[in-house]
Amino acid sequence: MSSHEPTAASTGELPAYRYTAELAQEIESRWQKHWEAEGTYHAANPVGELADAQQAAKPKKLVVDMFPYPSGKGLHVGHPLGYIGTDVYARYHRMLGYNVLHTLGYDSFGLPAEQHAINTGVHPRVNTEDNIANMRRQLARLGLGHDFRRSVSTTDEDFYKWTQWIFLEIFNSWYDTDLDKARPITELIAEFDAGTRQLADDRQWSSLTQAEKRTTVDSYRLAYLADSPVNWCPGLGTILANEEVTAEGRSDIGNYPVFKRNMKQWMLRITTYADRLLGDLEALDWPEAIKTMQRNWIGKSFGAQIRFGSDAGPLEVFTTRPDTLFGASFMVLSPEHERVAALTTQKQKAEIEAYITASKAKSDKDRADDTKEKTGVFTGSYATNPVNGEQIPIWIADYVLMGYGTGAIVAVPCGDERDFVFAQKYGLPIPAIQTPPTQWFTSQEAEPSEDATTWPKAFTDDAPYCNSKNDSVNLNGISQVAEAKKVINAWLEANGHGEATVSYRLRDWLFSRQRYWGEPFPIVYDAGGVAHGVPVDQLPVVLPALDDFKPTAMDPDDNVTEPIPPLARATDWLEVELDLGDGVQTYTREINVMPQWAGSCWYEMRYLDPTNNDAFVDPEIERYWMGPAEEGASGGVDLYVGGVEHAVLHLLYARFWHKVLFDLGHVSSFEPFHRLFNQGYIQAYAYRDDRGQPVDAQSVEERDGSFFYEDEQVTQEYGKMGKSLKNIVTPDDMYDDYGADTFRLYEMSMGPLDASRPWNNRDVIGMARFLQRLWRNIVDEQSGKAHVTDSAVDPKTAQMLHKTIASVTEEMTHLRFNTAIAKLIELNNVLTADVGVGKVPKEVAEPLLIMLAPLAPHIAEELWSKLGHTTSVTQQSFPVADESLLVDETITVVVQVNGKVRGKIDLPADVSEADAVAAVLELEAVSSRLEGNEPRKTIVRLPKIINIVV
RNA sequence: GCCCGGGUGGCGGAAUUGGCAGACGCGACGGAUUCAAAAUCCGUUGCCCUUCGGGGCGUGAGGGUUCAAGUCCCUCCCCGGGCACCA
Repeated sequence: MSSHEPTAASTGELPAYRYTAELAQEIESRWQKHWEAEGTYHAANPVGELADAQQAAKPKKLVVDMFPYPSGKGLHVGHPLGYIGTDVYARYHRMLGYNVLHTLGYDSFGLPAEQHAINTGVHPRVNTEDNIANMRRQLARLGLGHDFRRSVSTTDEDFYKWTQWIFLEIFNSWYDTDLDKARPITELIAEFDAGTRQLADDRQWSSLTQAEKRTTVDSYRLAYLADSPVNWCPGLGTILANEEVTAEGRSDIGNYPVFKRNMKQWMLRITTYADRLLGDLEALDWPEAIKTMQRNWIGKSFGAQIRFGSDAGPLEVFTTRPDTLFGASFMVLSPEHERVAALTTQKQKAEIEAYITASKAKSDKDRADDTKEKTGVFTGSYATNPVNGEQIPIWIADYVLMGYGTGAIVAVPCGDERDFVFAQKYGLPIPAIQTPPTQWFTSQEAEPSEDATTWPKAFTDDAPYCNSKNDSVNLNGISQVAEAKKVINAWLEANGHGEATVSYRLRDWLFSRQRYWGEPFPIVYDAGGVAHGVPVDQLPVVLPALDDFKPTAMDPDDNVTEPIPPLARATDWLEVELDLGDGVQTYTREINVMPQWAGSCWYEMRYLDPTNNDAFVDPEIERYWMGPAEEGASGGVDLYVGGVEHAVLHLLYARFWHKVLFDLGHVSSFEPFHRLFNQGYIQAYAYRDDRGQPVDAQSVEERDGSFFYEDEQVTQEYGKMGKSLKNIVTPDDMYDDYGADTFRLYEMSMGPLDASRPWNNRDVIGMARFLQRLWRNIVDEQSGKAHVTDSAVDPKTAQMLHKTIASVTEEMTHLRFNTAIAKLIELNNVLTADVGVGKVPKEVAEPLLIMLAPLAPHIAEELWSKLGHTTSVTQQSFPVADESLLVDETITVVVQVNGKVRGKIDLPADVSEADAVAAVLELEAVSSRLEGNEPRKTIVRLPKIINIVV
């Protein structure tokens, strides 16, 4: 299909009022203007500027799309899939009588915008605003039922004022582990002052200096400065969060190398929420796959912290298998472990130092590559195993990471595969402390043996323990890992050797970026370098104008040069006179900016109350839209739709911020997104010529199963839509060729919303034909006037209508728009074939249009008005099926003989089982197979089936 | 390696609790309309055999449970995604 083909209107040979692309476009732009002028899709708040008490008295539905980054490339047909899905859902619920809030904002800060701006030399704001305008234009033509008054961009000063405000709330909070919630830092100070809370160490609060008090308080804050190893990406000129680094040790964006180095950075204490982030997943209606990914990322593991004696003092290790402690044969420290130097003997010194130097030189990628053989060096010292007093050698090895657990492990080679391989390589002992079952040896094709050195690998399952006793604890005879853990943990605690603990994989969130295009921190430093929050009445801290906003240009492989954030060059802005309580002083501003994720941590709440100047959201308005439906419920967005790529990053960060706001009493919901739905992706076919070059996919023709481009045969492949594959189809192409309604219908009919599917231009025509047939059933193509009848609906059609209503309702509720569309087509096909064009009763046409309205709002609105209505079809009540019409008078029972279908029989709906069987036995298809014998068995499942076993 | 999804006509995909496999759409074929084509409309279309009554086979492969399996159980193959020295 191309836009050059003659159409009805252009040739003039077709009826004047045929539903063509031109007519569709005219109808669509007319109604879009009308809806906009009427505020048809405005959602009402209970209070405030957007209040409407009558509307807000209805039940509410908050529907949110993951908001897009406004890309300069424009949209292709894959992008709106989710937006159409939520639009249909929102419109459907509006017709069910809900006060529906649906809009779309823009995540316009961040690296992609800035990279693009750097490449083109255009200021990020100019570029970003152009992109947003273009996206709004493309999306406006879709006819989305959004409340445009509520659309926000994270780069709006009005918006990022509140992002900064929330950061200050986090900065000014600490986590009270007793109450298990965040509290204002002022309350912590008050408790210290009152003496109701003691310091974690032995010092007395009252005897601390002002500076010491401040350092102590800072160590409690949920936002804190840390000089710690970070992911430094010179190619992007910034550091990155763990979540933004790929498994290959490269940047998520741009694929540049990432290096570990120490830098002073803002961190957010997300780890204090690890347990709640994990546990509260239970309260969420999310795809199980996403929950699993979050659980894995949080990585909670139960074990024990155990102290081993050594010449350099006690060494703490974390292990998930304290039950295997009797099998420990060596200990491994991370090369960065603070005790390494003290433990290294003179003899081993050279080797240890060489190893440390070598591992520092290794990139994270090399260190994390588990296909490489593990290496390590003996320190020369020994540790004492608390369970049996045994002296075990202490090694260092770079497979032990400083950032997890304690940076030290106890190695039990018979029960851990890595330890096993390491022990084999370096000839360390492998004592057995469990007797694996014979089947285990058989499945490994090995001889059963109690000598673990002969085992093919480590054994990690349940099995009876052996060689595991001392004078006061005995694991021998226990055969369950869980039970042995309990016993040994109790012993460790009782004897002061350690305690049962929990460890998490989740790290604190590294929150600063050395870039320009992000929210400035509302933080200033005094002459002593102490961080202070900017007073709330001075927010927002506006991003200063810069001529040169680029980060220091970096060689992607240069991991030495110190980065200088662009804001350091904003000399006028950098220093500020403030009175923070002890007189006007000069302060220096923080020059890092927040990461892209900041704005998306709370944007859905700004939709609720976009004009509020006193709060990020009015608590009453938040409670109305997001408050928990009942005691114990999470609250949050009713339906949140977006791609699965945000499974960890955005969704984890947003949950964290929301929980802080909840703890501080700013919101009533403890989760931001109650129901999450991942839409699939649209992919497309691409074609290459014999040189392997992609050719314009839209010009490829199919003949007899082969594909041709300008009469040359080309090969088909399947992949992402993109410039490089020359297979982009844009929404604009669809508007031109068919109109928005056909496009919407096609996207929704392709398959279930959560499945990825191939785009096929060729298939779109099917939905255009459906709308054309529907149009013709209601409108005379010559006159353009409605030609429905006032006659009564015949019983058969009435039943068809009500069955359609019942199933469309069901499908819509479960976001199964593809099957909802199929049902509507079926009904329309019946009207075309059985009732006849021009004879469709109004009584059928009207509910049909109402049901179509969420999916194809423009044509539904046009036909609705042609039927003489003056109110919008989008504000009609969704039809309700008449239960009495759903019941058939006769049932069609499938007749099986030996489980195979041999015929059907129509019987009265109230037929008895005996009569039904009798009737079935009369059937030729059955009697001929019985050959005069009695059936061995009859299974009767009215109204579905009767099975005769011969 | 581990953890999730998934495999149904030529294609996209339908199929409550196990109960007519292939809804709906595309394509293909045949017909109507047309000078002709496009567009539109009608019909046929899982595969194989058929004496045109019908018969056999069929949901990745193999096995099982059941009167009955796309659906439940076991083993395996393939595809997609996530995680991956986490102690």
